[in-house]
Amino acid sequence: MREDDSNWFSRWEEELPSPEELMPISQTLITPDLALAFDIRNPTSTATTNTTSLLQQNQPPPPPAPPPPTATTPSPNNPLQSSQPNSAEYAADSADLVSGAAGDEPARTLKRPRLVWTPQLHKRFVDAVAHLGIKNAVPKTIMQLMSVDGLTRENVASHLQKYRLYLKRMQGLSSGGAGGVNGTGGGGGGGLAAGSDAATEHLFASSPVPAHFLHPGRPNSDHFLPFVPVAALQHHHHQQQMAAAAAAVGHPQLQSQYHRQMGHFGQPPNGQFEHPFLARQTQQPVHRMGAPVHNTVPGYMEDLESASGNGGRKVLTLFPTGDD
DNA sequence: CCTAGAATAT
DNA sequence: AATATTCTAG
Repeated sequence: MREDDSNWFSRWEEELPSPEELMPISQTLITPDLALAFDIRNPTSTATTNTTSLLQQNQPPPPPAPPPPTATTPSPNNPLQSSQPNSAEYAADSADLVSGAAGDEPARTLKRPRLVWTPQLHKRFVDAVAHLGIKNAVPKTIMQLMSVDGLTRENVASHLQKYRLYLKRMQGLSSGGAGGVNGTGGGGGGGLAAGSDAATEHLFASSPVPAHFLHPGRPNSDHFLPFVPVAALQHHHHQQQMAAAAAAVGHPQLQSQYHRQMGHFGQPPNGQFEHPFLARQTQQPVHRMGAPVHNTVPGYMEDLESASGNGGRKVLTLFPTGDD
């Protein structure tokens, strides 16, 4: 039981995307215009973006040849943009709606696309929370720990809200007789909380929930990991750091381009490879904060990786649990 | 003034 | 249902 929390953090970085996992396709998928907007350089020119990257699986990639009239699954997230049923297409109409905002810097002034919480992202989230401890696990801190470019406090806060509900449910279930929280396939998978959908369950189940999470009345496992990772503060919301988001998310109009371009990425017959991009670019903005956040950009626990006395390698679950 | 958290909206 | 945005409290 206790051993669990002894190593739950030992493998927190195991799933961090390794260079191999990171596909340098970011720019490939992005149009020059877009890249410029995001301030993204070509990897060939500036491959310094080796900081923290978050991979993001894209949804089932559409056919390599995206027929215009097949816009059945564009990205219905922008109420303002009442794109026509299928003839609307994307770039075609250009941004007449956002034209005013997209005067010169489209990336700026644009609304942030919806963030998609992938298992990986969520894992990161959980790990961050775990490392911080319930006490310090507040949106801002979590966000900083995660070091995911494009991630905003609101994103985290929102997810945290949901996550808490999930934990709550778990408590309710486990408090009955199960004192141990077995995340992987254990309590989470076994005891399915009624009301939760498989999708949610899977998402949350993809990351083991530290035991202490369910036991608020016992701050025992706060661990001694006061490690303060990188911390690049962002200014206020309304910044143009949506690089990651743009990639991981579908922007009203940008997404279309992504999808379009990603279109020719046809998946290998047998190898289901994701499209991990997102490169956290070091943010420069420095607000002012009393927090002891050091700007030690990359590598917070690199050596920890070796600490993983795990003979068996992790399988890097590309998806929730691979099962089902 | 800034942040966390809950509530509400899309 | 999943996130985002808004509102309120500390």
